Amino acid sequence: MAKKTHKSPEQARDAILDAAEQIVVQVGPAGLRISAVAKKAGMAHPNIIHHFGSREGLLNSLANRMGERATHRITEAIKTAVDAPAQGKAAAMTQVLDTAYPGDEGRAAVWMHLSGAESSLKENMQQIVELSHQLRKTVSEDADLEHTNRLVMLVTLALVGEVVSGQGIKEALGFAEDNRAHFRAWLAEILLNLPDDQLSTSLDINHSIPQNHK
Amino acid sequence: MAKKTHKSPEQARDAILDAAEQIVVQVGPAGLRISAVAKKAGMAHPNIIHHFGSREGLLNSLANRMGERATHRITEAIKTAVDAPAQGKAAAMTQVLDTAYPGDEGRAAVWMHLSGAESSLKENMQQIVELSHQLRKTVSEDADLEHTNRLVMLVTLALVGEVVSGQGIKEALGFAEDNRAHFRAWLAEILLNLPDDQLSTSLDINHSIPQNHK
DNA sequence: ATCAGTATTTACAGAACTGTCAACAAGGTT
DNA sequence: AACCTTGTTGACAGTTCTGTAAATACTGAT
Repeated sequence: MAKKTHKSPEQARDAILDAAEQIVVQVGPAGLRISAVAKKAGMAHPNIIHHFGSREGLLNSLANRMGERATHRITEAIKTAVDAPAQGKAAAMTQVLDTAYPGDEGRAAVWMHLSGAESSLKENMQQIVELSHQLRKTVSEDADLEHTNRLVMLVTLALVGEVVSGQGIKEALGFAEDNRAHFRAWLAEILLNLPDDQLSTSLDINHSIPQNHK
Repeated sequence: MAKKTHKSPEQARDAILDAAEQIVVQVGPAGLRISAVAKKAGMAHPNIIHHFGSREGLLNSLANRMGERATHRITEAIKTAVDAPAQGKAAAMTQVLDTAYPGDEGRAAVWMHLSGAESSLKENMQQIVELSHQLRKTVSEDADLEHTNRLVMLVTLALVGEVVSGQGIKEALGFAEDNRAHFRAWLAEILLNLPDDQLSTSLDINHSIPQNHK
């Protein structure tokens, strides 16, 4: 009845991915039904299999698209933070944390990761570490790369944790609604003000004397 | 053929929960099939429904049991850290982080949380904050409770992040296998050595002067 | 020992979902 | 205009899973 205007493969795939992303954000990857995606995208469900091969193929494509978009947002935010003047560093750093995983999208990304979806995490993370190290060097020139590594890991883990459980933990700790952004700003400033020598622990001393005597 | 020795309801429930926990750790809550649980527990699947009402009831019971066990472990670890002597603080603090979410169990717990399972998070978190504040006061007596709140939030989020994505991020950053525990020790020492005044940011100053002129 | 209660099982009903197949339709190409 | 490629669809097959129902077996109490 309705006109079936044939879309180009790219258009069709994008429309399907848009619909799938909305659903995954709500119900998680395991709850995604291709019939629901088809309904939201306004088509019959075999069309989705035609474009993505299978339900799993759709989930992998979606995970990749979300990962690429997130990486692009994060790297752009870090770049602007690198170029920011000294008095604007804290705000720019906060911006980095804010754009890393905006809202429910990040939650869905982590969820998909748990469910085994593929994504090009490795290359992305190394790019992020490099940029972060540039950013740290704009604050203290003798910044240690190993410390940057660990700080990036800490921030990344905290961000992952926040998008997963941030809401619940915030409520459990009695934080007000707007304190979630406040927490990110607090974390950003602390990270910037951490002197590099404070990141060297006694463990590093032990670690710098490996016991290689065979 | 095999003797069907009738267990007490408690024994049966425990056996089922044990089997379910092993499976959830592997495949996540969405992938849990009560037939698989029954097979691992050595019984027929309707018996599980008889004891838990439904598949969802089983998942909720499991989430509660895991949450209670984790809370117990964490609070005990913090208590010993409170009583630890000064030179043993760092090691005790590391122990707290290590016992918080041991391995795959924590991953499953977060996964279940994402899938909407109920758990008594709120009461547990407040108890943990109180103990953590006691621990901080053994290091610096004038520790601010608000800072403890934020630190607990940071650590909790980082731990959640680690159990969820720690493996992948570690690999992406090129960390060796044993550096995962190393990261926790590093974080523990940093947390203990953070002076309280360094946790006060310019935001707190702004925040203490609210703009209420209407 | 008999009986009541319930833990346990076998068989089955019902629903939901993925993927297949054949047919149709739209859009560009010759 | 005829045609070919392919996006699109309706109907269907097959599988898998949850929950139900009735029968059975174990255990403790009287």
